[in-house]
Amino acid sequence: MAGMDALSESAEMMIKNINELAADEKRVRTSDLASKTDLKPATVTEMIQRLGDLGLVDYEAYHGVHLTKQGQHVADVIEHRFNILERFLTEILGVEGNEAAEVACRMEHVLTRDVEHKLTTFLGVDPQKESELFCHKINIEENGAPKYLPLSNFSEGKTGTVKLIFEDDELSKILKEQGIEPGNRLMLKKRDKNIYNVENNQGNFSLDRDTASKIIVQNV
Amino acid sequence: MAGMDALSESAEMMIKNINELAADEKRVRTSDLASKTDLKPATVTEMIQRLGDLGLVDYEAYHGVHLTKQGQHVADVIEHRFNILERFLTEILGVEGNEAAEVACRMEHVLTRDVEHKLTTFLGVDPQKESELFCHKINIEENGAPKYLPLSNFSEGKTGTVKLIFEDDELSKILKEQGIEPGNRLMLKKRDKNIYNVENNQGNFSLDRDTASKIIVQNV
DNA sequence: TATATAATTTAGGCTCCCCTAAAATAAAAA
DNA sequence: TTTTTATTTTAGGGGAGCCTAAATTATATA
Repeated sequence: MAGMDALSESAEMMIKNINELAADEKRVRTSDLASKTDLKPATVTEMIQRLGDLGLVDYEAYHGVHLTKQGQHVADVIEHRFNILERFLTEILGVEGNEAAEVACRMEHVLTRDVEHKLTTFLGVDPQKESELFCHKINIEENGAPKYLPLSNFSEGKTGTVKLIFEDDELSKILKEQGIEPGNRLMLKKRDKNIYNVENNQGNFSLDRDTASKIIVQNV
Repeated sequence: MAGMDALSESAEMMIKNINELAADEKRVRTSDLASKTDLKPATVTEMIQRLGDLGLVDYEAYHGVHLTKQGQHVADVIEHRFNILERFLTEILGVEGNEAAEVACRMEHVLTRDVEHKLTTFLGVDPQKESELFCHKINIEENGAPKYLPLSNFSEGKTGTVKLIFEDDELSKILKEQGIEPGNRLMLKKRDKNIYNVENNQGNFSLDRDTASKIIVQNV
């Protein structure tokens, strides 16, 4: 096929933005793209002309653009990649929403089909599936996206409800005395390399990463 | 700080390659960089001059380069990001080595410190830690990196030993009849969207992704 | 040491992606 | 409908990264 070279990040971002602005049937205007992308109108014109030459966009001078079937397909792929990357970053790694979106937005352009598919499988096509894998023996009712993280993956300020504490009856007892037990809420107040400072209704408590990784918390 | 702008992917790749060629104390030569990076020597010269201006590299015309302390730090960060990304892609997602390396090599340039740290935590700083989380109730002895994947994440041709089959006694019985049970080896022969074709010493057997995701296999 | 060969750099050219300023067009107001 | 205003495009410029060809410098050989 002609024009089957990989698109640049800039080109893909433009397509993504065209798609996001194309709510209704209307053609997307240069100025709207300019403000959304933080580019100058002249730059947008240049870019959409290039995309027009590639057949990804239907461009008519002074009358904006809309995605061709081919362009729409690119947009769909990018959107899907963004979504799974964002889910992975927030739900599995516990990255804050804003940063997750930014990083996902940079990573979406370098995924291969294969990695995209495998990550999708990993996250579960319908979000129930794979979380069974994670939470299987943790008898939790799953209703939506998996949101169960080890406390060690929490970022500062995040709040959640303890769902399960792994193993180690001795540890469970100690934590229980601090009010850290399934059903109770807590907030990760501060984390350094190896020290996690947790706050709950009984006050503050510090634990190491090792211990934090054994406490499964449902965030929010 | 001056020059604190993000480096381009090209610049970071050059630093990475300089580091990889700097086995001994010797300065790295332009031609070696050219063949390693698949760039023309003139292009390498241009790039290392730019890096020199940024203070990342000590460049002397006609006598190659070596990394400054600052440049070495960049190289170390990139190397670490590459390693954790590669581990994530192969060990968790089950991406083939070659493709994993390629994708990791593209992704390493867009990670933030925070995501890097969280991913490191997720994979386990020493590889035992976090895999406890995954495999906790799956009483498997962990000795090195986590290598337990749902069969649904296997790629074609991959071989492994069944470690556990989730839940569903009915399913376990059916699979057992096909020789798919903990301790037995199998190979994922073919996978389509939803059909997984598995080969073991009793012949071939097909199952759907749903089922495959419930079979935990230790690869290799 | 002088010369031939190999490595490196410089010079100049190209594309992509960004810009500003000026010209062209479309839309709104008079 | 004509004029004013807003939008869009064209024209031209700059840096990053790539290239080839020519000049330069270092190295190996005679």
